[in-house]
Amino acid sequence: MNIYNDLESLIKKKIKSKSKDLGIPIEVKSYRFNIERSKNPDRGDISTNAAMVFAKPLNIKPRLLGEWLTKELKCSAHIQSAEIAGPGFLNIRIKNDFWHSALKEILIEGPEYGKSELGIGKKVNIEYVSANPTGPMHVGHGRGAIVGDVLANLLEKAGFDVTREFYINDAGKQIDILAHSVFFRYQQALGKEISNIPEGLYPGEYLMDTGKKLAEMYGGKWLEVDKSKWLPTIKEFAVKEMLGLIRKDLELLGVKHKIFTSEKSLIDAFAIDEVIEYLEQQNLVYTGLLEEPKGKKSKDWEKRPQLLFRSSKFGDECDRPLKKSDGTNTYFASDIAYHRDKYLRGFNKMIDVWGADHKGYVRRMEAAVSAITGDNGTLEVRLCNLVNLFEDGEPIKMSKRAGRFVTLADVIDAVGKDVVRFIMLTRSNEATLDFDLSKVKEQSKDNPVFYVQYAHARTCSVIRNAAETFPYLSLDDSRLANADQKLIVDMDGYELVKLLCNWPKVVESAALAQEPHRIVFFLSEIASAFHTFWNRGNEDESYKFIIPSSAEKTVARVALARAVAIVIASGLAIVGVEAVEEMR
RNA sequence: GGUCCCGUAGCUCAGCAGGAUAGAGCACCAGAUUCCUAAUCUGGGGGUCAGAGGUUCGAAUCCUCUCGGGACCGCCA
Repeated sequence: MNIYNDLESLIKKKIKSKSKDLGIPIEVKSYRFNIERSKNPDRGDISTNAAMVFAKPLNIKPRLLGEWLTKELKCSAHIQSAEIAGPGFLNIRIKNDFWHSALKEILIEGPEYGKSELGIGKKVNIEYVSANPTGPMHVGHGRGAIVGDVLANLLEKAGFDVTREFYINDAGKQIDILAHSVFFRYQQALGKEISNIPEGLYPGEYLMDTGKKLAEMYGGKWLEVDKSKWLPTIKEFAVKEMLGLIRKDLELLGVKHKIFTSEKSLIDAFAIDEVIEYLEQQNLVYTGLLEEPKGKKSKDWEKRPQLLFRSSKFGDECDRPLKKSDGTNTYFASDIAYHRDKYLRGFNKMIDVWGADHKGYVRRMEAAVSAITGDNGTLEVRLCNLVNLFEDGEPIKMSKRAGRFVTLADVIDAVGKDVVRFIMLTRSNEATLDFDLSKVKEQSKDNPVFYVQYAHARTCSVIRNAAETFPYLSLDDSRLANADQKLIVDMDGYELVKLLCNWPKVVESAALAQEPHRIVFFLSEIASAFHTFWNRGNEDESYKFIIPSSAEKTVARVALARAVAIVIASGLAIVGVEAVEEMR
């Protein structure tokens, strides 16, 4: 049950019949109108701008249409009153009976409450993390991993059939450098004197371990032979090791992918050649010269013929190279092949989560997806901005050279997985995020993770204490669902129920916008509302949840607290954070 | 040079695909509090939504320009 959706279809139905009566046929579906929680409670529970939206196409004055609509709506079983206000807003008040049944429904549905049918029957592929397998994950990768993972959870809650995918960039220059860096550590492990790490290689000490393992496995076998002999073996081994590191980090974060696709395996299967051939057939490929980028002078620029993709035909500024001037494939080419692979596996709807530094790449990739799917597929890219780490308000400078390199695992170790996951979603993914490691350890209301978890713990505490006060009462959800819910009226409990009833709408709109941070914002709002309720009990005994003189009242209020717990737990489940029951 | 993003309270940011008096947290000011977990709470001040035009019943939101900040810009991924 979703009151907003119910009202929407009711209003659409009414408008349809009105348009028939007026003899002005309109496509109701193609108009978008709002149905939202009233910001000001004096205006009722829910407001809509429907009358203003439909006034124009129906050629009728907004207030006239609004007056007619209010009359119609008042006939509905759940609607207490409907009034027209301002330029033509409808303010709707819902009957208390409805809130009773809504509360009951939350208790019956439990963790399922908030599920939506928005995405039923729709497959989505969401690709995230996709860090180069050249070392352990840093905090920025972690943000992408969490945003992707929570977005996947969110879309699942909204009914989509979600596949979580990781693209392994195990080909190309970076991997060459990795292999050479590992070879260097291998030599070192076999006793070669090292003064400093050669220019251009990865200096990270985490590679020493990989070098040692190679030395144990192969001894001095690779020392005196030609590079062409050792390179393939060491490459493969190094990638496997690095991927192992990344998977370990992901496990620490609680992030699990279903599919790992290797770039190298796509290349080996000639997927790139195939996709280029496909584009050639579509006449979207030609050999040409690119203009020199203006303003950014480089000494060694010279025009060279390259194989180019006509991305400008799909809204990109210029065409983009598929092959380097030496004839080898660009990363773009293999990325196109990869997205075509996803499309051929049955995914029309694809989402990629990237770092914000790849922004310039978005348009060409979208162009490519249009081309390779014949406009049957869509790619949507969510970008994640930087994470700045702080300790006691002071920025933690991260410098690989100075050896101060804070990895994701370090941060998880310092504050815990749940805190990392939650904090990463306290900003919209496009905004840079300041993450203060000392602040999130505080047990105070300044710490949003604590604030939300504490609200949940308090609801659990209410149930524990109620059970102690009334040992003979059964307080499981099915009993609570049958409580006499009118008894919450004298503590203004409906206000809380109304807020909880927004949960399905929050899930839907966050899923539509692909903005997982909205879940966290909503959780904070519920937590705040619940704490406010709680505190009222400190000022006035009659507002307490447990009323020793009345088992019936207590059961009704415990039901309310339990519903709060269900919604918070359900939101935390999407975020991937444990809902703790006690915080002593 | 070009493309894109951003500019909302002193600070950090929300603002749901144009809607009613622009919100929250921190900070500030004034009060409350032997509590079902006070690991606080209530109230208050504070805004020309960078600026100027435009679109319309209605703009923080859409369009144009100006100013300010940032990111990216062939053979890296």
